[in-house]
Amino acid sequence: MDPKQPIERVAFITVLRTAEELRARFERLLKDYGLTEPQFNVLRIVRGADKDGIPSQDIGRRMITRVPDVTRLLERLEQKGLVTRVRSDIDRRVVLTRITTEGRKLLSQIDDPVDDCHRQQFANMSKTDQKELIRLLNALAEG
Amino acid sequence: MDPKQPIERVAFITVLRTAEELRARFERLLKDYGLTEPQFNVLRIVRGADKDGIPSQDIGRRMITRVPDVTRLLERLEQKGLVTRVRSDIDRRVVLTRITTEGRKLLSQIDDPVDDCHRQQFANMSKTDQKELIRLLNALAEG
DNA sequence: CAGATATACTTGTTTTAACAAACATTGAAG
DNA sequence: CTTCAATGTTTGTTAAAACAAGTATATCTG
Repeated sequence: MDPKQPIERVAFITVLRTAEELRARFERLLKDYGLTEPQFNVLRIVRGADKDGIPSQDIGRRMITRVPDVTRLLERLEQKGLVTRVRSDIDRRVVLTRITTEGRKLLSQIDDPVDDCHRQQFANMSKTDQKELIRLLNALAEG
Repeated sequence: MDPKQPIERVAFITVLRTAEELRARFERLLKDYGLTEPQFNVLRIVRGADKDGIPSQDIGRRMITRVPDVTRLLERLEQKGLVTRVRSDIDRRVVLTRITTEGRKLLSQIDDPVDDCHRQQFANMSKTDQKELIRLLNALAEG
């Protein structure tokens, strides 16, 4: 890394590059199961929601992805038979998304490989350092 | 953050989420100058290259972006008049990209705002912590 | 309860990314 | 010198992101 650059820029680039590496490897894993990273995240969010389902906006808030794109993302997951969408009776503007049995089955297959992947990615970093890393990054987000 | 998740997954998500936040803000800045983040990076790489120009592949290697996409990325920069491309006489497979005067001018306008942006992004993190963060992330990359 | 405003989602359009395959040129082997 | 593999770039195709605008329902105000 260029030593003449201001430390803030080095930090910036380092965070982005690291994230990209982590993501790339993770996506290679997910690809074997026919999912992209955003799709996987949404599917996990939907699984974690209660039985009535979860509004699209709540999904969007927990995601990096923007709301207008959540619609089509869910559309694709629905086409794959991993989720179902129904319009809420209480508030007809809201669309509630639920995970299907097939969706659950797929996720349960992926859960372990995903954990393995992350363990491997952080294998040469102690738990203490991991906590420190998380602390630093969270502090950054609040600025 | 869900406390039941393994720490590796929390760390993973935190890195990705932070990177996304940093990138989003950065891209908003670049947008005022009509550039995307990858375009800006390529332009800086090209500026840093020697006068003969730099092969597309070398650019691809320094980027996150894959090589097949570098072609079209350079195409767009060329259309904007920020770079020129010529096929090398020494090895006619190679295309050498050079920055134009206009490209230099644009970059010189952006340099300061970019530094300001990064300084602001890391304003509430001490230099020590920034170094610590970089250290941790670099250690991670080597695993 | 009529009209304005806000909310939740959808649609349309334009870029850009991802992946596979093709093309052209070079260098090496026989 | 001819064939073959390797290298560097391009092209084609499909999927996904970005942004703006639109539709439907709810809520609030007078």
